[in-house]
Amino acid sequence: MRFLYLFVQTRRENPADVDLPGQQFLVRAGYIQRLGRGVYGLLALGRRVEQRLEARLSASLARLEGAEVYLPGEVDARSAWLEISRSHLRSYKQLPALLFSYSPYLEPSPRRGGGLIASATTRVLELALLSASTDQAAGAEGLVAGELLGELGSLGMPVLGGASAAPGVETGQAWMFPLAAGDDVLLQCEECGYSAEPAAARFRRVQGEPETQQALQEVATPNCKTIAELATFLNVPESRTAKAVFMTAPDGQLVFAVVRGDCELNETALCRVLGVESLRPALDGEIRAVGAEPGYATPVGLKGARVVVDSLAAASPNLVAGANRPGYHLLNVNFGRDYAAEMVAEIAQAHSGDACPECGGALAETRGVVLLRAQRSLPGILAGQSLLYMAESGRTQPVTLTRFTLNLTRLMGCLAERWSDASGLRLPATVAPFGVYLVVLAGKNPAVAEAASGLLAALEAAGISVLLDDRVESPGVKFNDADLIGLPLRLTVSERALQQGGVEARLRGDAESRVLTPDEAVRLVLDLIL
RNA sequence: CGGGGCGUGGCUCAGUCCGGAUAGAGUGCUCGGUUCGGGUCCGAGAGGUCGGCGGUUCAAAUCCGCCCGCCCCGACCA
Repeated sequence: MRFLYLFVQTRRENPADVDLPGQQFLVRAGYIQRLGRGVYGLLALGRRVEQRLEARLSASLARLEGAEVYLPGEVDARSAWLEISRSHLRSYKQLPALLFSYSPYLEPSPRRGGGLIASATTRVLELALLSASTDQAAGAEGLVAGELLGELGSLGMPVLGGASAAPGVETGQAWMFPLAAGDDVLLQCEECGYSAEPAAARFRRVQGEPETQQALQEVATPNCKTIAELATFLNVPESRTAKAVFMTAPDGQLVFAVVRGDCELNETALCRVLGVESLRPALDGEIRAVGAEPGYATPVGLKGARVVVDSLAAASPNLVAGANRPGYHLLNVNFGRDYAAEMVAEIAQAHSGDACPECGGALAETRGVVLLRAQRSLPGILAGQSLLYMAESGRTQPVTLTRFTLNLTRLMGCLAERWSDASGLRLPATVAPFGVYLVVLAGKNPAVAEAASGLLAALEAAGISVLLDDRVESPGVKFNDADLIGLPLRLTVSERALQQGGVEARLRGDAESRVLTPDEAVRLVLDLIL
């Protein structure tokens, strides 16, 4: 393809609205263009990269007998997988089954300056793995993850793995490209390697000194509706208070979660222990309906709500809690003596610095971009959706669904961050938009133009995609654009090269170039792409 | 939701505080010449309702009000 028709104006200056170096190169080289807040269009170069990524992934999934379908972006992917499965899954003979789709996906919270890494509009590889049993699922999940991680590996993308959690998910894994500017987080233990996303992370509760339980006592605490206000007013640390969080389950049941005042509720964990698919913050009216007072709530004497207490709050003696009366709190509230709970569970949010649940070491936060996620749905939820198949025994059995999502847009963004240098991009040959950047320095010498068109024909005959730069520009402009766009190989046809016996070849990122015959040049490209 | 900043040729930005005549630079684009291996040089040219509406004024990119758009920060955190 001729540079002229690529319809790209490379930029000398960085765009004002992108911060990350790789994303700036994507814009400057004409791979992508910002079209709105967090919205990026792919130009010809970017689209070619996306197509090549998809082709590679599809080839990987074909090895696993994956069937490509299409899920429009308007539908919820999980519901769509369930619908399709319900309609077409009949027999155990079909299992394990692998379906996938390249679908548009809207990210909920785009961030400024992040280019593709934070774009709102993304394209994801959605993958559904249906298995006959958890054993079968575990094996098949390993194969699918292996293929997809293998692709990331072949693109030179390092990833960190960790546990992932979401409502309705039994087990999950996330794989993150480490990047300081990323929006995703893994909490990792340097001692033992424990690694999890915050929503999935557990931590070891460290208890204070044992104390004798003091007598319950009501105190006036005017205008203390938040933990911070309360702790300041009573001059106690926040860890000496109990925080009450009210959530409403899908069935309308009110859930009263109690965590220590210095902790936060992990909603995903609460969903998990309750076995519900979602929770929403309760309305004040719903809270009052069970006899609690927003801002001054206490589990003491409460009826009509499901009470779940974090294990740390349950083990902490003499906490300050609400009195269920505006302007009053209770001192010395003790779990067991003063109130009971439906269950004591780990429902507090883990943070950097908390103790590792496995070995007690400190958890540290690593930022990055999650590229791949695997999530196995809770069997109970699938059974509730009557997603069943006929087993070999002749009985109906619930199916196990594992979803994988690989965000292609994020992946392209991360590739640009991973594969760029001071002068531009240098994407792996397997996904670069063209195989060769062919520079023609014709000048007034017709022999050069002739040699160039001969080389172009030879390359294309060999199935090599070529970006032909035959613009009337000075050499420096062309070389700089070649570096910026960063195709794996630059071939230069010029008077000088012809005198030296052929064309000049230079690998992107190499300082040295060499002169080859046209045949050798074609062979070099073929080697490079393989 | 609150506070702050920004909006000027395609792009990156001056100019606004302190109002003044055809509104600027670089880059990009077009044309002519020049150069011909790392963003050549010279000249000519096209291209802007200065985000929008209204107000003050002899005169508004500039001051005032409202609106729109973009950005940053803070925001309940129960």
